[in-house]
Amino acid sequence: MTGAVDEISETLETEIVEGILPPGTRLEEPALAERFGVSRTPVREALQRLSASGLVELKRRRGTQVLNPSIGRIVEMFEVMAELEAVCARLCARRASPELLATLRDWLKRCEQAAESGDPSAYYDANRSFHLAIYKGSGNSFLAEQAELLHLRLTPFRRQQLRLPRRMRQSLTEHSAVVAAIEAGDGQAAETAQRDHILIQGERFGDFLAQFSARS
Amino acid sequence: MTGAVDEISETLETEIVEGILPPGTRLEEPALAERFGVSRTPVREALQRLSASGLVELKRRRGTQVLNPSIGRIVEMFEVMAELEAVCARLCARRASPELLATLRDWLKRCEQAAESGDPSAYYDANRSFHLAIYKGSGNSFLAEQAELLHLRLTPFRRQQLRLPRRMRQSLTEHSAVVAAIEAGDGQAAETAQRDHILIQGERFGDFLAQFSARS
DNA sequence: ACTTGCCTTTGTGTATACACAACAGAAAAT
DNA sequence: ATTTTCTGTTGTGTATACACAAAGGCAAGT
Repeated sequence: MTGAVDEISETLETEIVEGILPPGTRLEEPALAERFGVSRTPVREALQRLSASGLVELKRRRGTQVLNPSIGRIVEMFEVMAELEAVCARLCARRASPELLATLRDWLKRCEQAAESGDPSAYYDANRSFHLAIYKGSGNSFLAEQAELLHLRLTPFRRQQLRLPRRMRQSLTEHSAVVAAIEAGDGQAAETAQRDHILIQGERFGDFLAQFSARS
Repeated sequence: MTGAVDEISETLETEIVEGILPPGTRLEEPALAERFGVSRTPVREALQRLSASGLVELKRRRGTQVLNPSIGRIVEMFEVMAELEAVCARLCARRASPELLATLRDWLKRCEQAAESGDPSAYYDANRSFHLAIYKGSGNSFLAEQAELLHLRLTPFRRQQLRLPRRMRQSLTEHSAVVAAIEAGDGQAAETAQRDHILIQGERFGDFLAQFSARS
């Protein structure tokens, strides 16, 4: 057997990130134990691990629930994401190896194709790969891991907004600017372009949520 | 009772950070359970939590040990720390509220005092407070938390180097430059000064470890 | 003397059982 | 009728017990 904890935590992670378990959902150990056909022990460890990734919140004696950050908190997280991505982009520009450039251009093209066919899901995937490539392209694996982790944590709050086709095209334009700056080896430009690209997402998120009443 | 897990994880965290449990130390559950007078269950949860903070490493079926990153990995971590601190400094400069400036100047003075009396331990504490003030001063609490966490993770690898009094004085000079830039509201200068300040630590660490043979 | 296979021991992974805190609902008192 | 307290229920925190994998040592065979 390959470890029940791994399976449980990965399954829950996916469901949280995909919105199947929305923010604020209570995660009760007995229920999860029965669902996965195991005892509470591995469930508890899986929840601890998710708490580590920042996806759930463990309150003392009050159970576990899917993290439900305030709007302000989410905006803060997007700001940090923007800075991390900006650093990655700057480091990418410093290296700008032919392989890296080829990879970026490839994902950029896939983004274009998805945008043209108006497929938000395909665009979402290509967009994600594009960003991951920039993380890895920084040449700093620790930085890449941190960026990837925060990207994951923000996924539940970002998925919605790419539905709008207008946003898809604008995002594409921004990507092009980033790649152009990296190609030119202009670290400053790449940094600024990437930071703005992410910050816009944060603002969009604020606009998006402003439509709804505050959630508990 | 205030939760055994909290006490165990905090105690172990302190001991790891202070070097009482050096990198690579094996942490065996039965031994820890006996030491803290509890069963293995809370010990396991404490280890999970430490793994979350990135202080220990959990290998499947092969136990837990204090994280023992390669030199290259540590340098990468210092690079990310440098970038996070640089962002904090830039945001500090953007705000530059009188209270913040007063706080920074206060800690700077305490650093000076510690340096003059040649007390590395006092300098270490004042230095830490100075940096924490910059994190908080960014106005982004999520950023501050992330920076604090990484600061903690790097502590086991940083404590040694401030013993050298020459490094203490140089560090002080760098702090002054950062504060001056923040006072002037010059975000770019603050960012650069703080980044260099941390990067030097990373380089120093490389030099430091180069003296020894490679650790397992 | 060296290698190989078995066995013991050690330590982790999971299940089960019990203790206790927190919440909810009902009953009693004002 | 409202408030308060008591109690039952639910769910978390910890302990104990068992299952199993992995590492190390010992013995036997070459």
